[in-house]
Amino acid sequence: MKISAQEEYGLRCLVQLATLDEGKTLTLPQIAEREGISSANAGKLMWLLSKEGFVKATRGTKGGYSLARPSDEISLSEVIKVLDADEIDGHCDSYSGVKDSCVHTGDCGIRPVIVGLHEIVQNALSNITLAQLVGSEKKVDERFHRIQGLHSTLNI
Amino acid sequence: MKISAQEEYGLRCLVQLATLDEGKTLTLPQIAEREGISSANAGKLMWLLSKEGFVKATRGTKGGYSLARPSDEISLSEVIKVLDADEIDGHCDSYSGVKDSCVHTGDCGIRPVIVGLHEIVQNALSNITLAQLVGSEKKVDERFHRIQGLHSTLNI
DNA sequence: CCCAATCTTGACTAAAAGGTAATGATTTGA
DNA sequence: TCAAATCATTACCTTTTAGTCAAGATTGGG
Repeated sequence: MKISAQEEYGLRCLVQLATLDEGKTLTLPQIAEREGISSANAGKLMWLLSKEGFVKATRGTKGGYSLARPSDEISLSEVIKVLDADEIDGHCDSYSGVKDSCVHTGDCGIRPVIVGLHEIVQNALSNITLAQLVGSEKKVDERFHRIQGLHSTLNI
Repeated sequence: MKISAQEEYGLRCLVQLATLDEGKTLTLPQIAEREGISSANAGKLMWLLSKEGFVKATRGTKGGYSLARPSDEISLSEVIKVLDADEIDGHCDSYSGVKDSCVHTGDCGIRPVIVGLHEIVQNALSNITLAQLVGSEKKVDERFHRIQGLHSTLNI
């Protein structure tokens, strides 16, 4: 249960675009520089994000990338979903061991936990937008904890 | 953000042991059979879980595996932690791109979200024990949602 | 004591994820 | 028109994760 490289770097690249003023863009080398990754890797990530409609790309001199929508209208749950090909529906097909289908198909004691956990994570992420990740760590941390009410969600 | 094969199968094997009566054990072929995985794979998982103190192994005829502690004293957060080598502390070292250290070291707008998400997941898992995963899907689902304080989403 | 059942362990192979490189397509501006 | 800057796409390589295999060690029973 951990964040994949694609999720981490993809999200970070989007946050860079979220810091831009209206009309400004960043090129692949600029994004790569700011996130400490290679241009090739940034290119792959932006290609995916462009394909999925999160960023707008313009080619040629003066080209670059910008967000396709306002940063305060893009939730992290949407982003994570496409960056990780996150499909809870296909879960049981992915973990069928050496069999063609999972032995627990029909009645499974684990599934509620897997599905429930996924809900909890998606729910938390759906309350955060890219815009809220722009700023100092201290500020973002305060926002996150206020939004999640983390200290009050301890077992009911 | 998804569960790894080792987490999934490891957890499932433990649940099998949790169904056993006091003093009973399961052999590798029996565990493998019940979870639809190979004996070799079950062997690797049980070796890890044994090393980490979750299960007791006895060799020789009449040997097999059993839980090292009562199933209602083993929380999923502990289990997941060892099955996935889950270390949030090392996160920033793992995602430093092509650099030696992450470019955001010192002040990072993403870290609060990563750390917070990890807390949320661990918190949810720490409230569930192996014992609570034994039973029908319907029962387990009810337990999970009662514990987490969410509305049931299972359509039965 | 010896054999069969069982776990243990490390090396090996296979599959998936992560990342790179090279080539092609589009745009701008001299 | 042409060259430079930029994104797009696909093929390839590397690393990590997943899974298998075979030889070894331990235990219990005859």
